[in-house]
Amino acid sequence: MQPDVKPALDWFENKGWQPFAFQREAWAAYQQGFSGLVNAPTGSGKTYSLLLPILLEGMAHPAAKKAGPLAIWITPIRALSKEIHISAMRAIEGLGANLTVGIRTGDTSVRERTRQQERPPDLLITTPESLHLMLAQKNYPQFFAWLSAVVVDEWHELMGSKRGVQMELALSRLKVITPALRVWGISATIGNLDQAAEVLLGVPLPEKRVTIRANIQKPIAIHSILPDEVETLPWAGHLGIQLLQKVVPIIKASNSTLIFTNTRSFAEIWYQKLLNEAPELAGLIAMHHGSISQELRTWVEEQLYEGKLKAVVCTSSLDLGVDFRPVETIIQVGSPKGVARFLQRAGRSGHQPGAVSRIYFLPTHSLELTEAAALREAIHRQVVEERIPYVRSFDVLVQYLVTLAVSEGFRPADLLREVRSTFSFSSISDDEWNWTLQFVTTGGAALTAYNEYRKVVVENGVYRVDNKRTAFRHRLSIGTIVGEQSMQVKMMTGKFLGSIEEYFVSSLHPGDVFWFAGRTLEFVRLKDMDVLVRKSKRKSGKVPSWQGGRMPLSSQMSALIREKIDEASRQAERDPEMQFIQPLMALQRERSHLPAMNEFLVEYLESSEGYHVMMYPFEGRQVHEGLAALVAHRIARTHPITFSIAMNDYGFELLSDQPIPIEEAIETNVLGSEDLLKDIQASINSTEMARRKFRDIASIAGLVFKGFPGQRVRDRHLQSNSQLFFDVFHDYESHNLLLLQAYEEVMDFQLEEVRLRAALERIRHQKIVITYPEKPTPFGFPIMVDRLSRDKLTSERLEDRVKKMMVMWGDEKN
DNA sequence: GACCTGCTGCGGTATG
Repeated sequence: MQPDVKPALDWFENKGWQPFAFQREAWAAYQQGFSGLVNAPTGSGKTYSLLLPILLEGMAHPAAKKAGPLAIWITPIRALSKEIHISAMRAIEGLGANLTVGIRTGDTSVRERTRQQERPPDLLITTPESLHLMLAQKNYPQFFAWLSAVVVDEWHELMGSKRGVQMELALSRLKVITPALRVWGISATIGNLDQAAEVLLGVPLPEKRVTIRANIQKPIAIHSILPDEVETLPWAGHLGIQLLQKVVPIIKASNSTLIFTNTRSFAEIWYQKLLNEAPELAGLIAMHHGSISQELRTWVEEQLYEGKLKAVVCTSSLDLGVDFRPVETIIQVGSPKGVARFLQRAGRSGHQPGAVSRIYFLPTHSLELTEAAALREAIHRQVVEERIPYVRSFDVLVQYLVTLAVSEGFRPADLLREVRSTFSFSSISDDEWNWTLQFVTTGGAALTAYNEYRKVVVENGVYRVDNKRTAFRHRLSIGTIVGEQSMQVKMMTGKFLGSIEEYFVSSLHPGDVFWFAGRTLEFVRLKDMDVLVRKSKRKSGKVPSWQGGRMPLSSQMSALIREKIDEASRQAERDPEMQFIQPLMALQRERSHLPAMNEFLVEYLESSEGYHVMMYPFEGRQVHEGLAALVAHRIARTHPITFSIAMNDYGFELLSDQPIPIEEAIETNVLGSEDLLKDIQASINSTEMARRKFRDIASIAGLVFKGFPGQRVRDRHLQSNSQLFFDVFHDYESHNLLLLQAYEEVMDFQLEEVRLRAALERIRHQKIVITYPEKPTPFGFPIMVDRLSRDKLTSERLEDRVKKMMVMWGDEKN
């Protein structure tokens, strides 16, 4: 019997809503037993597209005495689970259904958890990690036996990380417990939407599957904040504070503004500078980022929601989750480096259907305006980045095997079939599977002698953890997110403000003042792992820096930037941003050259610093890191010469104290893609890079124990422990899959081999243009400055160095 | 006194 959709329609009607076509489509597909993916933007009613059919079915098939949830809703962040809960309760009330909803995340109290065990909610909202914790509990098959659907919300967010792999594994298990299980995903628009569906639904794909596209276009208006004169914008820079005066009126003219910065330290600085510039905004603006305590963040979110704040300076921490009452204005400080991120942030404004999202782009240096133009183009052409799914992440698999061994145990032959049904491990060989089993039972060839790594034992063919201590420790370390080293910042009264990193703390002396969480704080002393502080009245202070991710320039952006430069080379600029920087482009043309699409620019110049080769692939700094090392290595192979290397998102520099035979090098094909892998391996210290990647892998695979909550193992110990494992495997078990994985992650994610290869292939078809500028060019200057700022050997201030450099080149301005 | 690189996300107190 098909459940009736009418109650849902009635409820929508009562609310004055007209269901979207995609919602009706999803309702129908769900009721016909399909699995699939719904592609819809936030604020389009995507939640109800699956929530309603789930609830309707729950009403139509009341289970007399249910022993488990009927459906599970997965959210990547806890804050989102509360919103889903509210939506579900609203729908249940509207439908007059006799159904229950529960949340199970790290925030859920022990009492509530026990209650959920005894009387499971019909709809359970949880995270991938909590789902695995449930798989680590005895009797989980009975608990999940009633399940008819799993919905993975924001699947695009999960898929690009190891959390996605974790999700795939959990689904493969649940699909065997309840064979009729429907798996649904909800995803924002990404470049590889079809693949996203395949990864979610597994191997082989279910016959009844469908991808539903909402096709709701959201108009976006981009406005770049430009100074009155092009000279005001520096050639190099990151902070963008020169345009502070232009921001204040925007804030004042709008009811609510979000100011996105790319780093936590910039958020701190912008917040303080704004208050300085416009003291009347005190109490009306706030700050939000990932190192600020949850309590403070929640307070800011609530104040914003209630309309009590005019502006919040934030990082990606406000990208997702908290569904605000419409924010009127968005300001993006510096390039977001990717189209999807820009769209996500723009979408925070004009939330009502049909409303225009407005976003201001605030450049931090002149050339960055090409990125604004590229974003404009991307939105016009509807280009969005892909999310690359992780495959063959053996660290996650190892963790999963122990998870199952902790609860009910597993039989290898059965489990292998399930594991192979995931996209991630569809290619796992028998040998690899056997190695993984060996690893969890004996610790593998290198660790056999240590009892600690014999986590799993085999009883009558069933793999189990029989040691309570091992089981407990394992449950404490489920998950794939490996945090950074940090210390807690507390007021003398004990109030917790947030966390900063150990190495920043080591630069502080008692009495030093620093900016944090929007306050000016004086460092008093250390107490255990806490940094004790008090309020300071001083106007200035140091600013903490954190070692976070590096936001690579997406390849979609790269390609569009090259197009924009090409337009400039033909003097065919169309975007306001490109028109604004015409003088800069003219100077680039005058001193060197503006490369067209079919050209590759190489600059060679001499200075008192030495001999510089500059190349501009516009592929992002990660790819440039590999390319620079490659070119340096190939030149040095024929000429004994050493280089110092610098790069940014646009190009890289090789600097030497002796002349560089660049023409000869180009002729001998230093930019060729032959022997790429071999040359890359020889040119970079891949062992060192892999060693760093291995830290996370060791942690996820459960080799290193991060400590008990509240008494974490110090990061230095974690680091050295994982290094130890790396070395041991390196020396005694070179085929260790976790070790090999570290090298693969370096090639795939750090050096982006695929992109690097594509870049070389492109360059092969381009005409190489070598110029010999007498002075640094607009393209080259920022790279040189970057090298200077990273030069830790000098105590000279960067600004002085830059000034000196300009004088050196006989340039008053730049 | 004046300087700015480096995002986000989860998990819990059943041990030693």
